[in-house]
Formats: sequence, C-alpha cells, structure tokens
Amino acid sequence: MDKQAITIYDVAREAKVSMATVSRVVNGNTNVRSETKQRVEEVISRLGYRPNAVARGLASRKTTTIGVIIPDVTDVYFSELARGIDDVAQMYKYQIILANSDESNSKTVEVFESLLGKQVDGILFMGNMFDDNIRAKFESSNVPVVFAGSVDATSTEASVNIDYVTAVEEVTAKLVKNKHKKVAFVSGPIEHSINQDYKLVGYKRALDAAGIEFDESLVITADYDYQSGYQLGSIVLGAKATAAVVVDDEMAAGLLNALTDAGVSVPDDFEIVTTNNSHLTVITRPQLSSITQPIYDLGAVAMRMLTKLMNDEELPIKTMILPHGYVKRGTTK
Amino acid sequence: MDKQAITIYDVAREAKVSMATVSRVVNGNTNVRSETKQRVEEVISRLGYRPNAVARGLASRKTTTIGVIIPDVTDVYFSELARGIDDVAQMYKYQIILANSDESNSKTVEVFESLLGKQVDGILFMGNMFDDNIRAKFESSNVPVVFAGSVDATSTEASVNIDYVTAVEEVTAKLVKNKHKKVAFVSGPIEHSINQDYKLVGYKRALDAAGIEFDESLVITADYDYQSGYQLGSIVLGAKATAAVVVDDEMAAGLLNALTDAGVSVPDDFEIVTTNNSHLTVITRPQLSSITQPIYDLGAVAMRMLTKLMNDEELPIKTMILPHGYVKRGTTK
DNA sequence: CTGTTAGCGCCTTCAG
DNA sequence: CTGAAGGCGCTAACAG
Repeated sequence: MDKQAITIYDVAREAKVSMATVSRVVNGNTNVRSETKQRVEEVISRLGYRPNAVARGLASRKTTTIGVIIPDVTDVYFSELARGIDDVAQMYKYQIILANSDESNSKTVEVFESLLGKQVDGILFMGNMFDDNIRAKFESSNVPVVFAGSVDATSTEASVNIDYVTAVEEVTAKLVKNKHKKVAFVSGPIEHSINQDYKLVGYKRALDAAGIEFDESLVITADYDYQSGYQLGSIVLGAKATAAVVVDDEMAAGLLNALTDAGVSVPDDFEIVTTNNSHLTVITRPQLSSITQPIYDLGAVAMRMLTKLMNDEELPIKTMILPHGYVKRGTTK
Repeated sequence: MDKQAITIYDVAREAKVSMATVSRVVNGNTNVRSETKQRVEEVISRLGYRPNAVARGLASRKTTTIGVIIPDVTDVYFSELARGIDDVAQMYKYQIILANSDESNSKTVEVFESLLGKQVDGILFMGNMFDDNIRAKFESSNVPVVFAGSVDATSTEASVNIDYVTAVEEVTAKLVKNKHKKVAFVSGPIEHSINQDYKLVGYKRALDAAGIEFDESLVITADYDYQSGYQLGSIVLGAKATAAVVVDDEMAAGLLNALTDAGVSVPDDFEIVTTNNSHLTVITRPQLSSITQPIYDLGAVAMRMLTKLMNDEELPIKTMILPHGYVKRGTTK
C-alpha cells in the first residue's frame, strides 16, 4: 500500500523511452520530439503518474517548498499576511510549510532548524522578537530569508514593510492637532523592535514637533489582544490621557469598549486611532479610525522577493516600503 | 553554497564508525553501544550535523509532513482550527504544509494532488465543499484523510465535529420559546453540506417541535463575511423575521450592526444567536449570544486522530463528536 | 533528440 | 553491536 504506485520507470517502459526522456517532458524540457512527447504524456495520464517531489528534491536539491514562520495564525494581522504569501507562492508553484512561533525565541529556533532540515528553498519570517542567537542563525544559514510585515532594527535581511515611524507620527500629529496634550501610546511588548524602534519613535517625533514633552507614564503596554486592551481602559484613564494611538486592532477594540462601558464618550471625550485597519475596525461601534496598510500586499510582495532570491536574482532594493494611509472613522473627530 | 554542508558520511568518518551506526543513533535505535553512541553524538553536535529530511523521506517513505487544506487562513474559525492542528502536529514532530482552497473544487483538487506529490503522510481537510470527484480522489488515495470541523454527509472519511444538528436545534428552540414565530436561518452557501444537511436540519426540527411551519423565505443565504451579513439586514427585516440564527460570527456581527443602524433594537425588537463564539462575539455591542464549540480542540483532536491513522492504528470511533454549549450574551433575552 | 550512468543523503536488510 | 551494500525516485551531465 505505497503512497506511490507508479514511478518514472513504469512510464518509461510503457512509452518505450528512457526515464530521462520522461523526466524531460515532465520538466518541460523542449529537447523532445513532439511526437514522443505526446506519447509520453499519454502514458502519464493513462497511468496517472505523479512525480515524487521528495525524490526530485533530493536529486535536484530544490524542494519548491518554503518555510513560513508566523507568531500565531490566529492573529488577523498575520493571517492576512500569510494569505498574501500563500497566493503568490501557489502562483509560483511553491508549497508552504507553516510554523507558529508564539514569538518565543526558543520555539523560533526550533522551527527554523526543522525547516532547514526539510531543505526549504527559502524562509519567510513574521514576528518581532529575536535575540542575537536567532539573528546569527538566520544570517549564517544558506537559505534566503525575508521579513514580511516585521522589522528588526539591527537585521540585514530583506524585508517588506510600511514606514511605521511616519505612519504613527502622522496619526499622533492628528491627535495633537485636535488639542490633546496627553496622548497615550498603547503598545504591545515594548521589547518588540517594531514598537520600540519604530512606532514609539514616530509617536515621540510628533510630540516633539508639537513641543509636547514626552511622558513615560503615557506609554502603556500589554499583550496584543482584546482582553488586554479592555483592561487597559482604567489605566489609560488613570494616566489622564484624552486620546490614544493603539498599535493593534484587538487592543484598540478592547480599549474602546472599556471606555464606552466606563461612560467615556468616544470620540467626544476620548479619541482613538488604531493601526492595522482590519475588519474589526468596522465592527466596533463607533468604528475605529485607523492607519491603513496593504497587509495582504506586504505578504505577497515579500513572497515575490523571496522567489527572486531563491532564483539567485539580485534585489534592487532590500528593504521594501509600501505606502500607508489613514482612514477616519468614528473614534476621531 | 549548499543548503547542507555536512552529511552523515562526514559524521561517520569523523567518529570512525560506519554511516549505518550514525543513522542508528540519529534514529534512536538502541542497538548501539553507549560508548560509541556518545562519540557519535559528540561529533554530530561538533559538526552541527542536521539530518536531511528529504533524503530520509525518500529512503524511509515517510516525510513526517502532513497536508492541511483550509478554505482561508484569514477566517477566524478555520485559523483557530489550524492552530489546534499545528500545536499537536509540532508535539508529534510533524510539519504542516498549508494550502488555501477558497472552497473551490478545482483548487481543492489541485492542492490535494500537489500534497500527494509531496508525499505527505496524511491530510487534514477543512471545508464544506466537495463534489464526487474530490470525494473519489480522497477515498482512492492511499494517505489517511481526516476532516476537522467540517462535514460531508456522504463521505466515509474520519472526522471531528460537534453535533451541529442538535446545537442549532437547541438555539432555535430557545428563540421559538421566546415567542418568535418567524425565526430567520441566516446561512452561508446552502450547497455546503454543513448548512444544508446539518444546521438547517436542526433549525427545521426545532420548528417542527414547536408546530411552526417551515417557511422557505426565512432561509437567507450569503457569503461568510461581515459585509454580506450587513447587507442581509434589510432582507431579514423584509421577511418579517423577529429573530435569527446565524451560522457565522462575521455575518452575525454584520447583521447586528445593520439592524442597529436601521433603528431596530437588539435584543428587544430582534434576537440573534450566532454559532462560533469567536472573539468577535464579545467585541460587538450588544455582545453576541452564541453556540459554543471547542474549535481549537476540534483541530487538536483531528490531528491526534491523524497521527493514529498514520501509525496504522485502528480508530475506535471514526466520527468524533465533541461537546458544544451555549452562552447567553446581549443579543438574546 | 534520446539513452546511459552517476549520484542526491539516508534507511534498512543482511551478514558477521 | 557494527559494517557493507542495495536501493528510494528522480535529475543532470555526458555521450551519441
């Protein structure tokens, strides 16, 4: 009861050619007389021959498989990225091995190693947590890696992102312009490079530009989920903030509902801007104003870059910045 | 610039043993003197040897890789299932090749074939769309397949689900008990077996039990997303329904907001029950009452079943039914 | 245009 | 307990 009943040999015998010829037609090599090619193709479909990708991978040293490291498929932001990745991967005939890392360094190392063992042709990395150990492993491995919707200030890998600094700076400026003196920066774990080295920097720049002094107590962090956001409600209020830039839609939804439940009227008494423009932003009442970013495209472009890298092509630009925007909804005035 | 610098031969030479011995220690074969075993292990870690899974797969005919067919990673229901799958897969040292099908028959066939080509040891299928063609392919393939959170009334594959019929019957009964004569059944595509052969059946049973005649015009279908749900608002109202059982949380959120925006007060003038109890149910205002189901566990158990199948163990029960429940929130009285 | 011949890196009998 | 040898199914020169 083998997975594989018939092999290239069976086809060769049946078509009265050598296995090399069968291999040629299967791989679209043009050096085959169209007559024999047709004969082979006929036998292939008659026998239902399906090339064994494992054997092919061993012989050719290419698996047409890439590894995708994702913090959590369950996160809407990352799953949208993954969708973009998968669509262009399928387009280029690559399969995807997906592995959740939970943003844990040890798990990341583990799945990375196992991906290398599987001889993937490339790796797409999503996540914002790495230590020097991981960075070193990435750089010393011989497979191309590209970061999708994820940044590491000190990494030299290729990546696709938006300009997080400017995006956050812009929305913070909007809030400041609306006369808010105390704008909270509601963030995920501050040790994540994307928060510390990018979004927070944008936030500070806007404050600077407006001559507002940075206040550490307005930087409020928690996990990227609804419950955490909800629990932050009282903390944000306690800090006397009257507006907030939130780095995650789930958190923003939680914060919004907490404020509403506490009798704070949004946007009249408090304004909120979130960053990912996921479908959540439209489900909450009022709907969430948000930075917009082409999440799907981030994934798609990253995958496209990876195909080039795997094809030993040079990348004109290693760090790709896609355009962002802003959509005003009900949580801002 | 090979992916694989050092092979089993290198280790063998360095440790002054044959490659067979190295293979034995790598595979945990006990027939190795502990002394030589240690020597080999020392060399392995010193050289940083990492077994080539592709070569191993070719030689052993096992890839420790499974295929996961998912309608759309972006869907919260399925991504939660996928998370359960991945977690126990990692536990059993299996890798996952993920492929989106978009519930399209042609795409499903395509990814299924490509998964077989990759010599996966098993396949986990999520989705509710299949024609006889796919069914036949599943059944004639030599790799085990299990359905996770997905049903096909005429399939003989192993599967893990909840009792959709009863679950929907129960909540419909609740609504009927609240004096509603016209309860809408808001469904995804009715050609999906899960809707047609399960949930709709439960809905009808509850009606029957209450002596209410089934009214075709109260079966309202659309796509499984927020926008579709929102657009259904006027249709549901047009059908004079005063309550609805909705088969998808995104749709339910859309319907809820549409009704609210139309000035219909939920739950006073209209009651809604949804089915997946995803985090969306808690974000909407009022919060959505919902059937509860152990989505993560559905995936986890399905993966566990698959490991048994791949291990040629018999399954005591082919169709696993996990318990469901109900949580009352703000959209019901 | 087609066939022959080596491997790819590892597992797995079969001897010893 | 250990080594030798033959594949697994396919690709990739190399001849012809």
